[in-house]
Amino acid sequence: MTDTQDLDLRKAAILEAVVSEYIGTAQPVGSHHVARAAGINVSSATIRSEMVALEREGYLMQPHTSAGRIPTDKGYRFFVDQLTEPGVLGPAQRQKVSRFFEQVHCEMEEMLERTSSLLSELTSYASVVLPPSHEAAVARSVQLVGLGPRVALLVVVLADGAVEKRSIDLAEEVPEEVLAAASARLHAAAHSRPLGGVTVSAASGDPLVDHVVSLALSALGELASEAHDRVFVGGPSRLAAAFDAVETVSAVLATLEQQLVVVSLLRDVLERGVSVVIGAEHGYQSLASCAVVVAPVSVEGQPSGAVGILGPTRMNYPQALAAARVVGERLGQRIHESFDPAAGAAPAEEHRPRRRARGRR
Amino acid sequence: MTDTQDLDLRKAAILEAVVSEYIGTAQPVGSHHVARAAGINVSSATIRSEMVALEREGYLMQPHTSAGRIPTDKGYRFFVDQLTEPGVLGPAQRQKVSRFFEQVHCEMEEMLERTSSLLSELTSYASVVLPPSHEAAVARSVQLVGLGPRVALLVVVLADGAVEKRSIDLAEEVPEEVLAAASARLHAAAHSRPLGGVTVSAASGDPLVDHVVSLALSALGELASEAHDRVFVGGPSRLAAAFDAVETVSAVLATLEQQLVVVSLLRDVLERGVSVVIGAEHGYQSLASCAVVVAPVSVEGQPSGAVGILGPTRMNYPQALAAARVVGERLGQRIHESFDPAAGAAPAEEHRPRRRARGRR
DNA sequence: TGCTGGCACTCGATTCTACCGAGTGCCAGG
DNA sequence: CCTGGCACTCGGTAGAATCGAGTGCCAGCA
Repeated sequence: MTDTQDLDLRKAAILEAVVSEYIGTAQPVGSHHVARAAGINVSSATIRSEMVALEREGYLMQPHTSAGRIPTDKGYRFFVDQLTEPGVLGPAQRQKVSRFFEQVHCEMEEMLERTSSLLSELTSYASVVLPPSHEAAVARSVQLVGLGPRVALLVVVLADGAVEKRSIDLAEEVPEEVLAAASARLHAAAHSRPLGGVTVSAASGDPLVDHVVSLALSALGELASEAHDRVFVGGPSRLAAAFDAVETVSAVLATLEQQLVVVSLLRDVLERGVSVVIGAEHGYQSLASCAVVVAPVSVEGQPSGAVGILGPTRMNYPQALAAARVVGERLGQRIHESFDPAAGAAPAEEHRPRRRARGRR
Repeated sequence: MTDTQDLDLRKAAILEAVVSEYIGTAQPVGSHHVARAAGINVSSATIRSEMVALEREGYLMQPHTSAGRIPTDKGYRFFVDQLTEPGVLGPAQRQKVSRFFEQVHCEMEEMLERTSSLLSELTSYASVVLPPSHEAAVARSVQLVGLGPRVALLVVVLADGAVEKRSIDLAEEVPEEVLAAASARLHAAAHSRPLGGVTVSAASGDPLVDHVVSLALSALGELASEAHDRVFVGGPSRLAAAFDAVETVSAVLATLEQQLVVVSLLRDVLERGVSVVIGAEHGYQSLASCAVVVAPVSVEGQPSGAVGILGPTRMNYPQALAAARVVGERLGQRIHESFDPAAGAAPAEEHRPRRRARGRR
């Protein structure tokens, strides 16, 4: 198999021209257009023969004879990996991001929700935000609150500010004092422990308290094990604009509704250390006409969440990459700050592209 | 203005036929089709002349000369108000609803989220669920949890099981004990009070405690006043299927993204005691091609939230009305039960404390 | 050898025409 | 007052003609 790395300089230039033009116009690109593009000084005839080669090698394809070429997924892949730097945001967008992160002052959930809106505004594509996982997060507080005669709510505050809750059927009436006692025992046992590893050592005097505690403990266990598969989707309406086939829109939206799919896609991508997934590179049929650009959200160096941009395969990759990285980074900082406002005093250092997108299928 | 009430019996029958047919086929309906419809025993010529009248009176319109008629908003309105009963769900759907509400066992938010999915599955339209307002809800618990050196989280548990939170910048370092003291004072002051009316009477000995308390109180006030304008949208992908113009889809989705608009629309509709809004009857331009079917969610007789179905104006009103009502009612019951499981001793249902693991995937 | 201009050819898109048929409005007769 | 009949309208479809952007190939030139 011909290796991507060594395409002719000229072939690469031609491929780049085709991809750029196609991203802009969504029309198949002919040899004449390429010839006119900057940095290419050969005639259209030469370009045609090169294009034949590029097509043979799988970078381009023709919708039909006597039409121009459009990039294949492989073509986009080469473009992203070899031909393009992450790019920078325009000053207006950069300002928008800064303004956003200065102004935003709210709880995690809402912040993530609004971050996803920001991303989709910046890029005009749909966006997804994967919340920081609090797998390893320790509990700051555990509390039982009575809601009704036989119902209590277990409220857990984690160190990252997230609040998890779960209602518990008590099966019999439990007086306030018992609830309070159980709550105190739980809190003592769970404080500063990771959710999974909470045990309560000694039995108290009261068997009812013990019963409640054990109910709460199992609920706690469930909370810990349950992958918190929420994902925030921003700007789904942009999808309708990005695709023109209404059934494509429908299919993609339907996939987005299944949070699970999106979450595992993002996790997968992150794990492989990749930042762009194009077309069918992931296994999901329904997203075959999409590309996803992902950037990690790191809190104090620990990668813990992700932001992603979801658009058509002919999306503006440099811009999307830039937006995802900047927003991901700023979001990480912002989350960090929210525990220690002083940390936010340090000016955000200028972001420079450290690494090119890597990873192929 | 001709009053809606008194359309000819025959005119009404014709209108009904046109609306039904159009809802089914999305094609303009001609006089022949109407003549063939059940319950109409006049010739197409007669129907034509009646249709002319109906058109003059604003119930029907022609997309162009020599095409059939399609209903206007006014036509739909008459159909909904005079010609149709809410209808009943099919046995399969009814069972789906029952199964859902038996199985669902989770926190408010997730339940609402999943209810909206249920609704959109039942109807194949998009759905919205307006959470029960907890304007008047009293606090069951108020707590301050330290998150970082200068940051605390105010966690409020309301009587309806909702958990509200807000982080507080303390501006200086506050030791755990102070936080605990403040937390205790707040809890005592706020317990069983509506969020708005919390005051702390006497000053404690410690000025730092007082400071923290006052910070927390103002945060509490903000929480109370802030209209909690969240709305759960289900099945946006169904919209893409319901409309065929991609820009309509885009516009409607964009409107749905602005939670605010949807919330005030629903509130408005509820307030007017209406259950169906058709086309431009509400003021929102971007939803002019939609109809909304709304049903209240009452908890113990108190109307406190709403469910809605959002589809094209040519939606299946009887089915949508039935679905909205049933789901709204069951949701209200379910919410009520979640405070007092005994209340849910549904007829012919053995009640066992059941604890279903919500294992996903 | 490799690039170029030229040329014949392909084929989707556009335009034009004809035509079909569903649907209308109108009217005379039962 | 209803009905069948009739002339008319006009969107949608089908086929033919045309256009033009684009291709592959090739001979000739640096």
